Order: sequence, then structure tokens, then C-alpha cells
Amino acid sequence: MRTAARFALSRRVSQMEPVITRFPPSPTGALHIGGARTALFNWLFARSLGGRFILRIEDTDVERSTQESVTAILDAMQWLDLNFDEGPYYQTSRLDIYRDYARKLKDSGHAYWCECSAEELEVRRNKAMAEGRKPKYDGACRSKGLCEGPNRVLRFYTPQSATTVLNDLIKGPIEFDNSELDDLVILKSDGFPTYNFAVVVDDITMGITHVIRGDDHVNNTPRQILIYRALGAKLPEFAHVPMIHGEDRSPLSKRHGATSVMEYEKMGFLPEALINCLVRLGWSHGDQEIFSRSELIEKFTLENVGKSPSIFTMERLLWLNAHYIKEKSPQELLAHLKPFLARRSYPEKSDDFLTGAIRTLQTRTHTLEEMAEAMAFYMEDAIRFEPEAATKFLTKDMGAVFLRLISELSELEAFDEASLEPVFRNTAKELEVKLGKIAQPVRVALTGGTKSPGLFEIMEVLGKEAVVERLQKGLEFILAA
RNA sequence: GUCCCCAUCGUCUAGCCCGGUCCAGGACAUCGGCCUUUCACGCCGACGACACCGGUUCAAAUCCGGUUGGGGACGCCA
Repeated sequence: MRTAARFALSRRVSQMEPVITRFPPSPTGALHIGGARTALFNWLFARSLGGRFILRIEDTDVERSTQESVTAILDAMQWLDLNFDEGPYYQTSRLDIYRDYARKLKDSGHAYWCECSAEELEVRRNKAMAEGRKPKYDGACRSKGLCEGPNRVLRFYTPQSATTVLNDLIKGPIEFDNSELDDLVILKSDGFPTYNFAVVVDDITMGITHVIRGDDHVNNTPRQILIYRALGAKLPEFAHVPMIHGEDRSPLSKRHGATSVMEYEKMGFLPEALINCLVRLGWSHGDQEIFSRSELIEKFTLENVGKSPSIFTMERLLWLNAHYIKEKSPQELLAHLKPFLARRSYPEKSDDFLTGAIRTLQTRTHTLEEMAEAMAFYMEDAIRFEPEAATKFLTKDMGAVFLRLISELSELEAFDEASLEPVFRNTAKELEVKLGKIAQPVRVALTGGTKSPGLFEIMEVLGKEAVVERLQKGLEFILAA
């Protein structure tokens, strides 16, 4: 549903200073589907308005942050081609900045030191939950006038009266009663900033104009708004995008299968397919399903982002991937396919042979992995017949047909579809069998099975020598039967 | 428990702001048909939804209220 407020806000957007968006993953794992879509929306929004896109690594959780995760995230961003204009910035190298801002807050009377221990707090929280109360900090240290010291945290003085309104670009105005909020920690006892404080400081100092993020952050926003105000800083626009769920409507997680972006690369998906799939989760442009990158940049707007969560399934991704496989040139596909071929340790083949083979499989495969697998009969020198197929089609009465075909084909000059087809038609006519009757046996001899690309296209790719050889092997089977 | 958000075919969604053009459109999936040397592709068709209850109105998928359902948040995680 659209609201007047949304339009008013977004109209204002286009007339303001250049937009700056950011994607701030915490390096505690790979880049997953949900994160990738958030990154994509931020990237798209910035690109569509000629703005800047910043990558910021939120690594203040020293326990869980790893360099491997940073690398994995960077790789995934690169694979999806979500290039950033600044960064990656690391929060751990901006500690002085957070301390400065924390001091400002303390000096202006917006923060106070607290000596309550984590364990103690935990107990109080559980008790509150058990009694059916909202588990917020009780403000025990509010007026103790404590100084900085070991094991002490700095807390933000949250006003307990009035309300805070978040004018969300996607969800419209959302009002929070300040009494629902508590005095959140802004500096941990180890001196590191907490998330809610660090984002605000970063977004202020980096000049972020639009915060586009998952709507699991909606509840954090009023706290952040209060901090902006205490700091006397201008608010950015906020846009909270609905989350992506698994098929059981629970948040996407491991048990729903692949969640990390790079797993999809390994499964044989093209980045443009994933992008196209992700962008349509929560965003649409009329009835259009397929978008090129430039179309996305041209057409993306926050107004067309929906409010309700969506479920990620593979059906659509598979279809999109098949679409892009059909659309790409065999040469382009070959570049993407090579790693998959290598993994199967097929014999070496020329690029010409490979692109010829690819061309015949483009309408028949959904993923690069599938294609690499389907390529087997082209690649392996000795093909093995599927037992059922061989006994059904490589029958005695085919002996004469194979014999004839072998001699005719051996003498053929040009070995392409156009010259191959007449040979088969004539053979069928003269031996008084239907073309359909001889096609399957030949297919079995050539590919080992009963499903394949068109006979003549296969033969053209394989070449005369290989075709005749395979036909001969087929004949041997027939005679032995 | 408290607060916040959301609710159209199985799935992604259009329509909702500005009520009639919607006995709700598209796409994926599924099923059927056509094409055809197999399998695909392509084309054609079928199936299939406004969560529920009230209200406002001549008229509601669209506006209002409630119910139910789902999700999120409540950390010295981000």
C-alpha cells in the first residue's frame, strides 16, 4: 500500500544533495541471500540516482569476526558485481572516532557510566520476562554520577517521555513510545562501541543520506534517532525492506538449503540470474520479470518496494538461470563453464568443439553444473550404452541400417546438419523404415542414451570420425546381441 | 509477555495511496495440447488468490475497526 507520506518523502529525495548509501555486513559468516539483496537495493538506489555506495565492515564483535568472512563477503560482492565507491571501512580502525562521540554525549549530559554487571543484568532480564514485563534496563546507575572505570559501560540517557517517530520510506510513519526504550549501552566495558552507537556515528561521519536495511532493524531505529538528536546531527532517510524467509516462513537459514551467495556460484548459477531473482523479492516494476543491469538502474525506486516479507525458493532462480543460459553466447558460457568441466576431469577439447557442444545444450539445461554433466557424451571418448536403451533400440533389425549409414557417412564430404539430414532420409526411404524408427538407435549409439539434442547437430559437433566410430561400436553391439 | 511490522493464486507479484474500468492481471511451478527423430525450447490452454468478521458507501481487494495468522525486536550480537 502506498501512502501520501511515502511520495512526499521520496519526492524530496530527488532534489537533495547526492545520495550516499552503504552496506554494512558484520564479518561473522558468508554473504547470504538476505544480505545480498540489501546490498543490491543500496547499490541500485545509489546508482539510479548517481550517488555513492559505501562498504563498511562492522567488526566490533571481536569474538565472532573473522578475516575469512571479510574475504568471503568481498568475493561475493565482486561476483555479483556490486562495486562500491568507498571502503571497505573497518569499524575496528575507527575506535577513536566512537570514543570522541561518546565523550561528546557524556559531556552534554546524554550518557552516564554504569557499573551493573552483565550477569546481574541477565538475571533481571529473565525475571522481567518471566513476570511478563518488557525486559528493559531499570536505570539503576542513572543518577549515581559514576566516573569511567574498569568493568563499567557507558549508557545513553533515553528520555522516558514523549514519542519518537520514524518516517520510513517504505513503511510510512511508525511511532514509538519512548518509555518502551531503555538506556542502551553505547560503549562496552572493553571500550568498543555497540552496534546501535557505531552505526549512528559512522552514518553521520560518512554522510550517509539513505539507510536501506532489513526491517529487523525497525525497532533499533528509534534508539538511533534519539542518538542522532542528542548529537545534534541531521537524520538520514530510513527505508526498511521486508525480510526474506524460507519455505516454512521462518527466517532463511541453513536448514533451508543454500543460503550463501557463493554456494549458488558453485551450483552453476550465473550472477545475473541471482541478481534478477533477488531484485524481484520485494520489488517489482509492473509485469516485467527480466531486467538487465542498466534497466534495473534505470527503473529501481524505493516506492516500488513492497512491505510484506517474501519466501525465497529455487524455482524462479532455476528458470531465470535457464533463461540467461539460453540468451548468452556459447563463447561467453564457455568461460563460465570451464571450472565445472575441469572438476569433471574430462579429456581436453578445443574451444571450437566445446562451444559447438554448448550451443546444442543451451535450451536443455538450467545450470552450468547440469550442462557440464550433460556434456559427458561429447567429452568422453568411449561412451557406454545405458543397458535398457541398448537392448531396446540396438536390435538385430538395425544391422542393415547401421551398415548402410556407416558406409554413406564415411564418404560424406561436408559433415554438417544440412548434408547429414538427406543421408538419413534417403537411407530410411530405401530401406523402407521410418526416420523415427532409426533415430533412436542412432542416438543410443552416439550418446549412450535416449535423450539428447538433435541428431544432426550432435553429429556435426562430434565430426565424421567420431560418429563413424560410435556407429561401428553400435553395430558391434547389435551383431553380438 | 511487551512493543513494532505484515497479510492477493503453492511461490514471486500487479492492482491498494486517488473505491466502480477486477466475477482480480502477469510470471514461476504443476497439468493438458501443438510442434517434433528423443529430450528440451517455443507456442496455446487449464488449474489456482483478495485470511476472517464487522463498519462506511449506491458500490470495497482497495477506506475504517476488530479478530486470527505470520514475522520482527526486546544483549556489554550486529
